[in-house]
Amino acid sequence: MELVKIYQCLCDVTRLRLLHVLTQGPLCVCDFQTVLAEPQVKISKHLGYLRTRGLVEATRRGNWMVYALPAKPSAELRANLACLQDCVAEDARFQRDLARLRRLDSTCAVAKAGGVSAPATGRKRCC
Amino acid sequence: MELVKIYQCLCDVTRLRLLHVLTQGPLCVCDFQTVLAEPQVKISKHLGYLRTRGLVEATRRGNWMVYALPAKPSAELRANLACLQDCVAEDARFQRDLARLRRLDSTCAVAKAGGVSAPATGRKRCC
DNA sequence: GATCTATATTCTTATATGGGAATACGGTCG
DNA sequence: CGACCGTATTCCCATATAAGAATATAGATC
Repeated sequence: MELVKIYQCLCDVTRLRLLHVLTQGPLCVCDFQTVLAEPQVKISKHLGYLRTRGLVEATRRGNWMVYALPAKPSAELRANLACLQDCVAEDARFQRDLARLRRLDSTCAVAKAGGVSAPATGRKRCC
Repeated sequence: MELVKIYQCLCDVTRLRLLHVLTQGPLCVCDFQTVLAEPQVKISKHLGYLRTRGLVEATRRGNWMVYALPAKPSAELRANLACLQDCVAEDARFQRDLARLRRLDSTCAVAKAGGVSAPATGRKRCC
């Protein structure tokens, strides 16, 4: 039963946060680390979990692995992702993730515009 | 996080079926046994699981324990139950459960009307 | 009070899970 | 080719889970 598999994926906070962030667009592991503020192993493992179950897709882009929601999500997945978004609309933790994502995106945009070569931390971005 | 708890409850087929049937109205354990065609222990344990997590409520009625969805479900629960109903609308297994439930209800109605005292099987109902 | 009925609980076993530390792997760049 | 970076995997531990058999409990009925 496809649906149960979806719920199994949804029943961990980290995975919920991953999927929630992914509704905003594809992202690589290192950016997830920043956005969720969780260690690499944790992120990577949960993405792997989601991937083997078909809830996310991954493509390599040089050193980076970019994860995204499936190109053609099943009706069940679509319904549940929509439901999830609804449910966390007012949840502080999930909104904090989105805030950090936006911050990431904006520094990325600046970098793209040639404004600065790299953020103060010296961390390389994979924009 | 309330939401995760809900998903944890939803990630087992038996519990999904229980909740799905409950959207049609309260039911006692023995009727669940008939409707789901699953052993008593299984039904009872999963209902217990749901109960301790607040997804269902129980009231004793003589020998019978009648389970029902919460009188005031949280917004998250309501959203997810609606989503669930949507998702299983065309699923054979879940619809079979509903069919058996209706059959139960009708024999119950007959019994109430004084038509027959008990079904052919001799099984007592808790209508 | 003895018995029956519906339901819950305990015990056991097998399996899945989440997390972290350390390590392996695939690509890139000098 | 060798160092480096981002990511995945392995190993280990603690904990949760599902299922069934057997047993206990609460309430009804005679």
